[in-house]
Amino acid sequence: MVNNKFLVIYGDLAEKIQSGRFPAYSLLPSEHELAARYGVSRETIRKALNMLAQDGYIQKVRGKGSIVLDVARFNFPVSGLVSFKELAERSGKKWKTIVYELILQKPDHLMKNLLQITGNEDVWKVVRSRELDGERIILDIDFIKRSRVPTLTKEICENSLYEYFENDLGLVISFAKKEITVEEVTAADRAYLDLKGTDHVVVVKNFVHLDDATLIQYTESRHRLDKFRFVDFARRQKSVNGLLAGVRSGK
Amino acid sequence: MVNNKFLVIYGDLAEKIQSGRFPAYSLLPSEHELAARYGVSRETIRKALNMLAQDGYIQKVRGKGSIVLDVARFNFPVSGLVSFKELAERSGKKWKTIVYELILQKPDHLMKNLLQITGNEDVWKVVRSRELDGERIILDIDFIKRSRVPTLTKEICENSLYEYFENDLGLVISFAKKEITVEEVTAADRAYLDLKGTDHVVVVKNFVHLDDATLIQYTESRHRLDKFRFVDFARRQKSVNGLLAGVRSGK
DNA sequence: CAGTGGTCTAGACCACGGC
DNA sequence: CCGTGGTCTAGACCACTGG
Repeated sequence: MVNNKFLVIYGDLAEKIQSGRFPAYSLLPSEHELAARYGVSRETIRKALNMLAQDGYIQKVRGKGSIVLDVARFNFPVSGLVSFKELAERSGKKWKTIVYELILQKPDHLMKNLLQITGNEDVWKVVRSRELDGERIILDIDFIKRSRVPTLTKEICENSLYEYFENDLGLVISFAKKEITVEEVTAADRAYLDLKGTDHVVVVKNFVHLDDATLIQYTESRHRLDKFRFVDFARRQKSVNGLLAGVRSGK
Repeated sequence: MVNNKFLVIYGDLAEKIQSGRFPAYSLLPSEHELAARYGVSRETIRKALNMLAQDGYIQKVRGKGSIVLDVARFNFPVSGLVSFKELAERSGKKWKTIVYELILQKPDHLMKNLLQITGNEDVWKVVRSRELDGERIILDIDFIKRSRVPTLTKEICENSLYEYFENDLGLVISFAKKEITVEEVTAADRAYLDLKGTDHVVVVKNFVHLDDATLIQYTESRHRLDKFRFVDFARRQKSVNGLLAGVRSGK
């Protein structure tokens, strides 16, 4: 059960936009109107509307109203923090995960630095390839702090680490810093991916944090070039850059 | 002059975090404390804090407080909607833009579709390469609606289109949908980029909209593989996927 | 001018963390 | 238990759009 009114309203409006009950380029009812309709205060409506704007459903225009954006045309932005299993199932295609390596090891210097380990903590290393429609197109190399994840099995790695973290261990994955670059293929790429002759892969480096801000996992996702796609909805910062100008130049 | 209290507070706190006056992994003063200190209501503080959380400066933990994140380690996320000029100048390197083509043309069928043109409107086509440290590493191909941008010169294209749109034409760029993929190089890439032998480029397709939600520009940015880097700060969606489950499966 | 969204307030109650 | 952040309210004033 969801208790938060603004989340319910967000979901309701998002559904109505996606289903076309609020057509693209039309105006949403005004905030006052929505507040009356849902029986909540205007600030609660505004919270839901701001989330919709953030996620690319609407564009708010002062003095005018909230314009419904063409979600279909936007082709469903899938950035954010989503597991391969969630993505694959959303696509409706056949998927499989193959586990090549699952070991507990002492982190080397580089890995201690990346995972911010100071003591003698061990680290899980997991190497998996992701198969979609019969082709191994992604190679995932995970390093996970043992202090947060005491046990790990092949079965878990074949299903979904995030699902295990969240549902079984009660961990709450909260945010990640990700970096996308392109690198030359390694021996591991050649061994565990169906490369089709290309000599580069897209590399997504992911630092995953829990809701208490601690780092739990570093992941390197290596994608075959022709199968990589990243879609994002970006808003332009207004005066923030100006506000921070002194920080970059000064001190 | 910025009148918004929450923006001033956001900027002030962001500066204090970046300069280390609020050290990483420490707790910010509580919301009540900050409200008293800045002489504003708690909701105003919360607005600023939520923006800081969104941008990766802090992590809010219920019952505990707001944890300052390690911004230096996060290496300054530069996603969002930023012009090449803004990015280049931030990096401190020598940059130059070379204009190869600047023409007004009738859009073909594909372009009319991409730019959502229904009538007989003409479209600016601009082809430019971006040079950083003496190498042409990005090829930008822009298509711009003439109805929004009546005049365009080589000088403007050599400087910054966004700057011209915003400062001279009074347009407000608001959001974009972007898509990142990898494609094989074209003849134009070979002609206008210093490719160094690679046969693929990273392609960033950008649909840029104004604050009234109208589309103004479609841009294809083609990056040399070894110079492409995209950094993002992503938060995990909570129950939103659950709320929308019915949309994807049913009706 | 009326209607819209943007900002801000002072207060309330709740859920959670840690002592 | 107290202090934290999370949600919500009813109202206020402002800035902007449009007729």
